[in-house]
Amino acid sequence: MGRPRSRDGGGNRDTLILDAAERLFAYHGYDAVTLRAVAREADVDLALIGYYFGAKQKLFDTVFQRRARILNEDRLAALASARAECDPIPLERIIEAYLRPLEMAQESEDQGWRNYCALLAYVNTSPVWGPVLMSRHFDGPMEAFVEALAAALPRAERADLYWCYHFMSGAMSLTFANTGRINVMSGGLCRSDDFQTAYDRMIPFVVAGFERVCGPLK
Amino acid sequence: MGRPRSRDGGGNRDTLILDAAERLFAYHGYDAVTLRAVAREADVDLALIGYYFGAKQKLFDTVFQRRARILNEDRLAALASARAECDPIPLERIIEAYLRPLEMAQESEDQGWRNYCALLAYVNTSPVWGPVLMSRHFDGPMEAFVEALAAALPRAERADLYWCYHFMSGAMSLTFANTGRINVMSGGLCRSDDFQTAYDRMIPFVVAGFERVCGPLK
DNA sequence: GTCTATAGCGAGATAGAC
DNA sequence: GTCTATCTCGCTATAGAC
Repeated sequence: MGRPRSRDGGGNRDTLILDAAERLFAYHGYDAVTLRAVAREADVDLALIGYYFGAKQKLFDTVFQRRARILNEDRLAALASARAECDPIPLERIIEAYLRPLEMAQESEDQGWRNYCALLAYVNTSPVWGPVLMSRHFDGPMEAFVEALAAALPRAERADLYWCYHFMSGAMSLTFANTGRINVMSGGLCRSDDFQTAYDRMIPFVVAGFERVCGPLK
Repeated sequence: MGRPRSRDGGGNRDTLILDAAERLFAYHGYDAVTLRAVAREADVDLALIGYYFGAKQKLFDTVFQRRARILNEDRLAALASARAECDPIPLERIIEAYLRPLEMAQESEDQGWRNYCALLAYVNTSPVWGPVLMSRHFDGPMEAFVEALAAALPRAERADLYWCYHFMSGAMSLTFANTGRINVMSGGLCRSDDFQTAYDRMIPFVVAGFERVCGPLK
Protein backbone atom coordinates (compact mmCIF):
# COMPACT_ATOMS: atom_id res chain seq x y z
CA MET A 1 0.00 0.00 0.00
CA GLY A 2 1.20 3.45 -0.66
CA ARG A 3 0.92 4.76 2.81
CA PRO A 4 2.63 8.06 3.35
CA ARG A 5 6.00 7.31 4.82
CA SER A 6 7.27 9.45 7.58
CA ARG A 7 10.70 10.62 6.71
CA ASP A 8 13.69 11.03 8.91
CA GLY A 9 14.90 14.58 9.20
CA GLY A 10 17.55 14.26 6.48
CA GLY A 11 16.78 12.05 3.54
CA ASN A 12 18.64 11.72 0.30
CA ARG A 13 19.35 14.90 -1.57
CA ASP A 14 17.18 14.00 -4.53
CA THR A 15 14.24 13.34 -2.22
CA LEU A 16 14.81 16.62 -0.46
CA ILE A 17 14.68 18.35 -3.81
CA LEU A 18 11.46 16.61 -4.80
CA ASP A 19 9.82 17.50 -1.51
CA ALA A 20 10.85 21.12 -1.74
CA ALA A 21 9.74 21.37 -5.36
CA GLU A 22 6.42 19.76 -4.51
CA ARG A 23 5.81 22.24 -1.73
CA LEU A 24 6.63 25.23 -3.88
CA PHE A 25 4.91 24.08 -7.08
CA ALA A 26 1.76 23.29 -5.11
CA TYR A 27 1.55 26.73 -3.63
CA HIS A 28 2.83 28.96 -6.40
CA GLY A 29 2.33 26.98 -9.57
CA TYR A 30 4.94 26.00 -12.11
CA ASP A 31 6.04 29.33 -13.48
CA ALA A 32 6.29 31.27 -10.25
CA VAL A 33 8.81 28.80 -8.84
CA THR A 34 12.45 29.28 -9.71
CA LEU A 35 14.99 26.51 -9.49
CA ARG A 36 16.93 28.82 -7.21
CA ALA A 37 13.97 28.91 -4.84
CA VAL A 38 13.77 25.12 -4.88
CA ALA A 39 17.46 24.85 -4.11
CA ARG A 40 17.10 27.28 -1.22
CA GLU A 41 14.02 25.47 0.11
CA ALA A 42 15.77 22.10 -0.08
CA ASP A 43 18.97 23.58 1.29
CA VAL A 44 20.86 22.16 -1.63
CA ASP A 45 23.06 23.57 -4.31
CA LEU A 46 21.37 24.86 -7.44
CA ALA A 47 23.41 22.76 -9.82
CA LEU A 48 22.34 19.60 -8.05
CA ILE A 49 18.81 19.93 -9.35
CA GLY A 50 20.06 19.79 -12.90
CA TYR A 51 22.27 16.88 -12.04
CA TYR A 52 19.43 14.78 -10.67
CA PHE A 53 16.44 15.82 -12.74
CA GLY A 54 17.58 17.69 -15.80
CA ALA A 55 15.50 20.62 -16.94
CA LYS A 56 12.77 22.29 -14.88
CA GLN A 57 10.01 20.58 -16.86
CA LYS A 58 11.36 17.19 -16.01
CA LEU A 59 11.54 18.07 -12.35
CA PHE A 60 7.90 19.02 -12.46
CA ASP A 61 6.95 15.81 -14.24
CA THR A 62 8.84 13.76 -11.70
CA VAL A 63 7.15 15.50 -8.80
CA PHE A 64 3.74 14.98 -10.30
CA GLN A 65 4.38 11.38 -11.17
CA ARG A 66 5.78 10.33 -7.82
CA ARG A 67 2.57 10.28 -5.83
CA ALA A 68 0.25 9.77 -8.79
CA ARG A 69 1.38 6.16 -8.83
CA ILE A 70 0.72 5.69 -5.15
CA LEU A 71 -2.64 7.43 -5.30
CA ASN A 72 -3.74 5.25 -8.20
CA GLU A 73 -2.71 2.11 -6.39
CA ASP A 74 -4.57 3.14 -3.26
CA ARG A 75 -7.71 3.98 -5.19
CA LEU A 76 -7.71 0.77 -7.17
CA ALA A 77 -7.03 -1.25 -4.04
CA ALA A 78 -9.98 0.43 -2.32
CA LEU A 79 -12.15 -0.33 -5.33
CA ALA A 80 -11.09 -3.96 -5.43
CA SER A 81 -11.69 -4.30 -1.72
CA ALA A 82 -15.20 -2.91 -2.12
CA ARG A 83 -15.89 -5.27 -4.98
CA ALA A 84 -14.81 -8.21 -2.89
CA GLU A 85 -17.62 -7.36 -0.50
CA CYS A 86 -20.32 -6.72 -3.00
CA ASP A 87 -20.50 -6.91 -6.78
CA PRO A 88 -21.59 -4.68 -8.41
CA ILE A 89 -20.25 -2.14 -5.98
CA PRO A 90 -22.83 0.23 -4.52
CA LEU A 91 -22.46 3.81 -5.69
CA GLU A 92 -21.48 5.19 -2.33
CA ARG A 93 -18.66 2.70 -1.97
CA ILE A 94 -17.27 3.67 -5.36
CA ILE A 95 -17.22 7.34 -4.46
CA GLU A 96 -15.60 6.50 -1.15
CA ALA A 97 -12.93 4.43 -2.86
CA TYR A 98 -12.20 7.40 -5.04
CA LEU A 99 -12.12 10.08 -2.36
CA ARG A 100 -10.92 8.23 0.71
CA PRO A 101 -7.25 7.92 -0.28
CA LEU A 102 -7.11 11.68 -0.70
CA GLU A 103 -8.71 12.25 2.62
CA MET A 104 -6.24 9.91 4.27
CA ALA A 105 -3.41 11.61 2.47
CA GLN A 106 -4.55 14.94 3.83
CA GLU A 107 -4.94 13.67 7.34
CA SER A 108 -1.56 11.99 7.36
CA GLU A 109 1.45 13.37 9.11
CA ASP A 110 3.32 13.61 5.88
CA GLN A 111 2.83 17.23 4.89
CA GLY A 112 3.98 16.26 1.43
CA TRP A 113 0.63 14.67 0.70
CA ARG A 114 -1.20 17.86 1.46
CA ASN A 115 1.07 19.70 -0.88
CA TYR A 116 0.47 17.09 -3.52
CA CYS A 117 -3.28 17.50 -3.26
CA ALA A 118 -2.91 21.20 -3.91
CA LEU A 119 -0.67 20.39 -6.84
CA LEU A 120 -3.32 18.07 -8.18
CA ALA A 121 -5.88 20.86 -8.00
CA TYR A 122 -3.50 23.17 -9.82
CA VAL A 123 -2.80 20.70 -12.60
CA ASN A 124 -6.41 19.61 -12.91
CA THR A 125 -7.73 23.13 -13.49
CA SER A 126 -4.88 24.27 -15.70
CA PRO A 127 -5.64 24.46 -19.42
CA VAL A 128 -1.94 23.93 -20.02
CA TRP A 129 -1.21 20.94 -17.80
CA GLY A 130 -4.67 19.46 -17.29
CA PRO A 131 -5.33 17.64 -20.52
CA VAL A 132 -1.74 16.42 -20.72
CA LEU A 133 -0.67 15.36 -17.24
CA MET A 134 -4.04 14.30 -15.86
CA SER A 135 -4.70 12.13 -18.85
CA ARG A 136 -1.26 10.65 -18.87
CA HIS A 137 -1.28 9.63 -15.23
CA PHE A 138 -4.90 9.18 -14.25
CA ASP A 139 -6.85 7.98 -17.26
CA GLY A 140 -6.20 4.30 -16.70
CA PRO A 141 -7.56 4.08 -13.15
CA MET A 142 -10.30 6.55 -14.04
CA GLU A 143 -11.60 4.09 -16.59
CA ALA A 144 -11.95 1.44 -13.92
CA PHE A 145 -14.02 3.83 -11.83
CA VAL A 146 -16.27 4.75 -14.73
CA GLU A 147 -16.85 1.05 -15.37
CA ALA A 148 -17.81 0.55 -11.76
CA LEU A 149 -20.11 3.56 -11.93
CA ALA A 150 -21.74 2.22 -15.06
CA ALA A 151 -22.43 -1.05 -13.27
CA ALA A 152 -23.91 0.74 -10.28
CA LEU A 153 -26.01 3.02 -12.47
CA PRO A 154 -27.12 0.77 -15.32
CA ARG A 155 -29.63 3.22 -16.76
CA ALA A 156 -27.05 5.97 -17.10
CA GLU A 157 -25.92 7.40 -20.41
CA ARG A 158 -22.20 7.04 -20.78
CA ALA A 159 -21.74 10.77 -21.34
CA ASP A 160 -23.64 11.59 -18.16
CA LEU A 161 -21.26 9.44 -16.17
CA TYR A 162 -18.31 11.39 -17.50
CA TRP A 163 -19.97 14.70 -16.73
CA CYS A 164 -20.75 13.69 -13.17
CA TYR A 165 -17.27 12.35 -12.73
CA HIS A 166 -16.09 15.72 -13.91
CA PHE A 167 -18.23 17.58 -11.35
CA MET A 168 -16.92 15.32 -8.62
CA SER A 169 -13.39 15.98 -9.75
CA GLY A 170 -13.99 19.72 -9.58
CA ALA A 171 -15.53 19.66 -6.12
CA MET A 172 -12.72 17.46 -4.91
CA SER A 173 -10.02 19.61 -6.45
CA LEU A 174 -11.18 22.81 -4.86
CA THR A 175 -11.73 21.17 -1.51
CA PHE A 176 -8.45 19.36 -1.21
CA ALA A 177 -6.59 22.29 -2.70
CA ASN A 178 -6.96 23.74 0.74
CA THR A 179 -6.81 27.34 -0.41
CA GLY A 180 -8.30 28.78 2.74
CA ARG A 181 -11.02 30.44 0.72
CA ILE A 182 -13.84 28.78 2.68
CA ASN A 183 -12.34 30.07 5.90
CA VAL A 184 -12.68 33.65 4.74
CA MET A 185 -16.02 33.01 3.10
CA SER A 186 -17.66 31.47 6.13
CA GLY A 187 -16.16 33.94 8.54
CA GLY A 188 -14.26 31.17 10.28
CA LEU A 189 -17.21 28.82 10.59
CA CYS A 190 -15.63 26.29 8.24
CA ARG A 191 -11.97 25.41 8.09
CA SER A 192 -10.28 24.56 4.85
CA ASP A 193 -8.07 22.00 6.54
CA ASP A 194 -10.90 20.22 8.33
CA PHE A 195 -10.86 17.34 5.92
CA GLN A 196 -12.96 15.00 8.00
CA THR A 197 -15.88 17.42 7.87
CA ALA A 198 -15.30 18.18 4.21
CA TYR A 199 -15.19 14.49 3.38
CA ASP A 200 -18.33 13.66 5.37
CA ARG A 201 -20.26 16.23 3.35
CA MET A 202 -18.66 15.70 -0.01
CA ILE A 203 -19.57 12.00 -0.14
CA PRO A 204 -23.34 12.45 0.19
CA PHE A 205 -23.25 15.54 -2.00
CA VAL A 206 -21.60 13.67 -4.83
CA VAL A 207 -23.61 10.50 -4.38
CA ALA A 208 -26.87 12.43 -4.56
CA GLY A 209 -25.66 14.23 -7.66
CA PHE A 210 -24.86 10.98 -9.46
CA GLU A 211 -28.18 9.44 -8.52
CA ARG A 212 -30.14 12.43 -9.74
CA VAL A 213 -28.37 12.79 -13.06
CA CYS A 214 -27.59 9.18 -13.87
CA GLY A 215 -30.90 7.66 -12.94
CA PRO A 216 -31.96 5.30 -10.20
CA LEU A 217 -29.63 2.83 -8.58
CA LYS A 218 -29.69 -0.76 -9.65
CA MET B 1 5.64 58.46 -34.74
CA GLY B 2 3.41 58.54 -31.74
CA ARG B 3 0.17 58.63 -33.60
CA PRO B 4 -2.64 56.20 -32.93
CA ARG B 5 -2.43 53.61 -35.63
CA SER B 6 -5.63 52.89 -37.43
CA ARG B 7 -6.95 49.42 -36.90
CA ASP B 8 -10.15 47.86 -38.11
CA GLY B 9 -12.33 46.33 -35.44
CA GLY B 10 -9.96 47.42 -32.71
CA GLY B 11 -11.24 49.28 -29.68
CA ASN B 12 -9.28 51.66 -27.57
CA ARG B 13 -5.74 50.66 -26.79
CA ASP B 14 -6.37 50.11 -23.11
CA THR B 15 -9.24 47.78 -23.90
CA LEU B 16 -7.11 45.86 -26.37
CA ILE B 17 -4.53 45.41 -23.66
CA LEU B 18 -7.08 44.18 -21.16
CA ASP B 19 -8.52 41.70 -23.64
CA ALA B 20 -5.11 40.36 -24.55
CA ALA B 21 -4.06 40.09 -20.92
CA GLU B 22 -7.29 38.33 -20.04
CA ARG B 23 -6.77 35.79 -22.79
CA LEU B 24 -3.20 35.07 -21.78
CA PHE B 25 -3.67 35.09 -18.01
CA ALA B 26 -6.64 32.74 -18.36
CA TYR B 27 -4.66 30.22 -20.29
CA HIS B 28 -1.20 30.42 -18.75
CA GLY B 29 -1.72 31.88 -15.31
CA TYR B 30 -0.18 35.01 -13.89
CA ASP B 31 3.49 34.16 -13.77
CA ALA B 32 3.84 32.50 -17.15
CA VAL B 33 2.62 35.63 -18.90
CA THR B 34 5.14 38.33 -19.67
CA LEU B 35 4.18 41.90 -20.37
CA ARG B 36 5.99 41.51 -23.64
CA ALA B 37 3.64 38.70 -24.59
CA VAL B 38 0.65 40.86 -23.68
CA ALA B 39 1.99 43.69 -25.80
CA ARG B 40 2.54 41.34 -28.72
CA GLU B 41 -0.91 39.79 -28.34
CA ALA B 42 -2.56 43.22 -28.17
CA ASP B 43 -0.37 44.52 -30.99
CA VAL B 44 0.64 47.43 -28.83
CA ASP B 45 3.90 48.83 -27.60
CA LEU B 46 5.24 47.36 -24.38
CA ALA B 47 5.58 50.70 -22.64
CA LEU B 48 1.92 51.44 -23.17
CA ILE B 49 0.92 48.79 -20.67
CA GLY B 50 2.80 50.55 -17.93
CA TYR B 51 1.35 53.85 -19.02
CA TYR B 52 -2.24 52.66 -18.69
CA PHE B 53 -2.12 50.15 -15.87
CA GLY B 54 1.10 50.55 -13.94
CA ALA B 55 2.79 47.39 -12.70
CA LYS B 56 1.91 43.87 -13.80
CA GLN B 57 -0.01 43.18 -10.57
CA LYS B 58 -2.31 46.08 -11.19
CA LEU B 59 -2.97 44.93 -14.71
CA PHE B 60 -4.00 41.56 -13.36
CA ASP B 61 -6.26 43.13 -10.74
CA THR B 62 -7.90 45.30 -13.37
CA VAL B 63 -8.53 42.35 -15.65
CA PHE B 64 -10.05 40.34 -12.84
CA GLN B 65 -12.17 43.18 -11.59
CA ARG B 66 -13.61 44.22 -14.93
CA ARG B 67 -16.01 41.34 -15.44
CA ALA B 68 -16.41 40.46 -11.76
CA ARG B 69 -18.62 43.52 -11.43
CA ILE B 70 -20.79 42.53 -14.37
CA LEU B 71 -21.03 38.91 -13.26
CA ASN B 72 -22.11 39.95 -9.79
CA GLU B 73 -24.75 42.26 -11.17
CA ASP B 74 -26.10 39.57 -13.45
CA ARG B 75 -26.25 37.04 -10.67
CA LEU B 76 -27.96 39.36 -8.25
CA ALA B 77 -30.41 40.47 -10.92
CA ALA B 78 -31.26 36.84 -11.63
CA LEU B 79 -31.74 36.23 -7.93
CA ALA B 80 -33.98 39.26 -7.52
CA SER B 81 -36.01 38.24 -10.53
CA ALA B 82 -36.52 34.77 -9.08
CA ARG B 83 -37.57 36.23 -5.75
CA ALA B 84 -40.13 38.41 -7.48
CA GLU B 85 -41.82 35.25 -8.67
CA CYS B 86 -41.67 33.28 -5.50
CA ASP B 87 -40.42 34.02 -2.01
CA PRO B 88 -38.59 32.18 -0.55
CA ILE B 89 -36.93 31.19 -3.80
CA PRO B 90 -36.94 27.48 -4.60
CA LEU B 91 -33.51 25.84 -4.41
CA GLU B 92 -33.28 25.08 -8.08
CA ARG B 93 -33.96 28.69 -9.01
CA ILE B 94 -31.18 29.86 -6.71
CA ILE B 95 -28.66 27.53 -8.29
CA GLU B 96 -29.81 28.62 -11.70
CA ALA B 97 -29.43 32.27 -10.79
CA TYR B 98 -25.90 31.49 -9.73
CA LEU B 99 -24.84 29.40 -12.72
CA ARG B 100 -26.88 30.81 -15.56
CA PRO B 101 -24.92 34.05 -16.04
CA LEU B 102 -21.78 31.99 -16.47
CA GLU B 103 -23.43 29.72 -18.97
CA MET B 104 -24.66 32.70 -20.92
CA ALA B 105 -21.21 34.23 -20.77
CA GLN B 106 -19.75 31.07 -22.21
CA GLU B 107 -22.32 30.82 -24.94
CA SER B 108 -21.97 34.47 -25.91
CA GLU B 109 -20.09 35.57 -28.98
CA ASP B 110 -17.70 37.54 -26.83
CA GLN B 111 -14.75 35.20 -26.55
CA GLY B 112 -13.54 37.37 -23.67
CA TRP B 113 -16.14 35.88 -21.38
CA ARG B 114 -14.89 32.38 -22.00
CA ASN B 115 -11.42 33.52 -21.17
CA TYR B 116 -12.70 35.16 -18.04
CA CYS B 117 -14.34 31.96 -16.87
CA ALA B 118 -11.04 30.16 -17.19
CA LEU B 119 -9.40 32.98 -15.28
CA LEU B 120 -11.98 32.57 -12.53
CA ALA B 121 -11.15 28.89 -12.27
CA TYR B 122 -7.47 29.72 -12.05
CA VAL B 123 -7.94 32.31 -9.33
CA ASN B 124 -10.46 30.23 -7.41
CA THR B 125 -8.17 27.22 -7.08
CA SER B 126 -5.02 29.19 -6.45
CA PRO B 127 -3.76 29.25 -2.84
CA VAL B 128 -2.10 32.55 -3.65
CA TRP B 129 -4.93 34.46 -5.33
CA GLY B 130 -8.00 32.58 -4.14
CA PRO B 131 -8.45 33.82 -0.60
CA VAL B 132 -7.55 37.36 -1.60
CA LEU B 133 -9.20 38.10 -4.93
CA MET B 134 -12.23 35.86 -4.62
CA SER B 135 -13.06 37.25 -1.24
CA ARG B 136 -12.50 40.81 -2.28
CA HIS B 137 -14.74 40.67 -5.33
CA PHE B 138 -17.27 37.93 -4.69
CA ASP B 139 -17.99 37.76 -1.00
CA GLY B 140 -20.73 40.36 -1.00
CA PRO B 141 -22.96 38.71 -3.61
CA MET B 142 -22.06 35.30 -2.25
CA GLU B 143 -23.61 36.28 1.05
CA ALA B 144 -26.91 37.07 -0.66
CA PHE B 145 -26.91 33.61 -2.20
CA VAL B 146 -26.18 31.90 1.09
CA GLU B 147 -29.07 33.79 2.64
CA ALA B 148 -31.36 32.63 -0.12
CA LEU B 149 -30.11 29.06 0.33
CA ALA B 150 -30.73 29.26 4.06
CA ALA B 151 -34.30 30.31 3.37
CA ALA B 152 -34.82 27.49 0.91
CA LEU B 153 -33.24 24.93 3.22
CA PRO B 154 -34.44 26.00 6.67
CA ARG B 155 -33.20 22.89 8.44
CA ALA B 156 -29.64 23.32 7.20
CA GLU B 157 -26.70 23.99 9.43
CA ARG B 158 -24.97 27.17 8.38
CA ALA B 159 -21.63 25.40 7.95
CA ASP B 160 -23.18 22.78 5.68
CA LEU B 161 -24.44 25.51 3.40
CA TYR B 162 -20.95 26.89 3.04
CA TRP B 163 -19.52 23.46 2.32
CA CYS B 164 -22.08 22.75 -0.36
CA TYR B 165 -21.57 26.17 -1.85
CA HIS B 166 -17.90 25.30 -1.93
CA PHE B 167 -18.52 22.01 -3.78
CA MET B 168 -20.69 23.82 -6.28
CA SER B 169 -17.98 26.39 -6.77
CA GLY B 170 -15.46 23.64 -7.45
CA ALA B 171 -17.63 21.78 -9.93
CA MET B 172 -18.41 25.03 -11.68
CA SER B 173 -14.79 26.14 -11.79
CA LEU B 174 -13.53 23.00 -13.42
CA THR B 175 -16.39 22.88 -15.87
CA PHE B 176 -16.28 26.44 -17.07
CA ALA B 177 -12.50 26.41 -17.05
CA ASN B 178 -12.91 24.55 -20.30
CA THR B 179 -9.60 22.76 -20.04
CA GLY B 180 -10.44 20.11 -22.58
CA ARG B 181 -9.73 17.42 -20.03
CA ILE B 182 -13.17 15.83 -20.35
CA ASN B 183 -12.70 15.57 -24.10
CA VAL B 184 -9.65 13.40 -23.65
CA MET B 185 -11.15 11.53 -20.71
CA SER B 186 -14.34 10.56 -22.49
CA GLY B 187 -12.63 9.77 -25.74
CA GLY B 188 -14.52 12.54 -27.49
CA LEU B 189 -17.93 11.59 -26.12
CA CYS B 190 -18.18 14.82 -24.12
CA ARG B 191 -16.98 18.19 -25.26
CA SER B 192 -15.53 20.67 -22.84
CA ASP B 193 -17.08 23.59 -24.70
CA ASP B 194 -20.56 22.08 -24.86
CA PHE B 195 -21.83 24.34 -22.11
CA GLN B 196 -25.49 23.68 -22.69
CA THR B 197 -25.03 20.01 -21.91
CA ALA B 198 -22.73 20.74 -19.00
CA TYR B 199 -25.19 23.21 -17.55
CA ASP B 200 -28.17 20.88 -17.94
CA ARG B 201 -26.37 18.26 -15.89
CA MET B 202 -24.66 20.49 -13.39
CA ILE B 203 -27.92 22.04 -12.17
CA PRO B 204 -29.59 18.78 -11.07
CA PHE B 205 -26.28 17.44 -9.78
CA VAL B 206 -25.79 20.42 -7.50
CA VAL B 207 -29.44 20.69 -6.48
CA ALA B 208 -29.47 17.04 -5.44
CA GLY B 209 -26.28 17.53 -3.48
CA PHE B 210 -27.68 20.47 -1.54
CA GLU B 211 -30.87 18.62 -0.77
CA ARG B 212 -29.07 15.56 0.49
CA VAL B 213 -26.60 17.38 2.71
CA CYS B 214 -28.70 20.31 3.85
CA GLY B 215 -31.89 18.50 4.63
CA PRO B 216 -35.32 18.49 3.02
CA LEU B 217 -36.70 21.46 1.17
CA LYS B 218 -39.06 23.79 2.93
C1' DG C 1 -0.42 59.02 -26.13
C1' DT C 2 3.06 56.66 -28.27
C1' DC C 3 7.45 54.78 -28.93
C1' DT C 4 12.89 54.04 -28.36
C1' DA C 5 16.24 52.69 -25.50
C1' DT C 6 18.15 50.86 -21.63
C1' DA C 7 18.98 50.15 -16.74
C1' DG C 8 19.06 46.58 -13.45
C1' DC C 9 18.12 42.32 -12.28
C1' DG C 10 17.39 37.34 -12.05
C1' DA C 11 16.25 33.52 -14.63
C1' DG C 12 17.73 28.40 -16.63
C1' DA C 13 21.35 25.85 -17.84
C1' DT C 14 26.02 23.83 -17.79
C1' DA C 15 31.26 23.31 -17.92
C1' DG C 16 34.67 21.94 -15.16
C1' DA C 17 37.32 21.79 -10.62
C1' DC C 18 37.37 18.83 -6.63
C1' DG D 1 28.11 13.81 -5.99
C1' DT D 2 28.92 18.34 -5.02
C1' DC D 3 29.88 23.08 -5.75
C1' DT D 4 31.89 27.47 -8.07
C1' DA D 5 31.51 30.32 -11.70
C1' DT D 6 29.61 32.00 -15.59
C1' DC D 7 27.16 32.33 -20.09
C1' DT D 8 23.19 33.83 -22.32
C1' DC D 9 18.89 35.20 -22.26
C1' DG D 10 14.57 37.72 -21.25
C1' DC D 11 12.24 39.96 -17.76
C1' DT D 12 9.93 44.46 -15.37
C1' DA D 13 10.02 49.04 -15.17
C1' DT D 14 10.93 53.70 -16.54
C1' DA D 15 13.15 57.97 -18.44
C1' DG D 16 12.74 60.86 -22.07
C1' DA D 17 12.21 61.98 -27.26
C1' DC D 18 8.47 62.95 -30.26
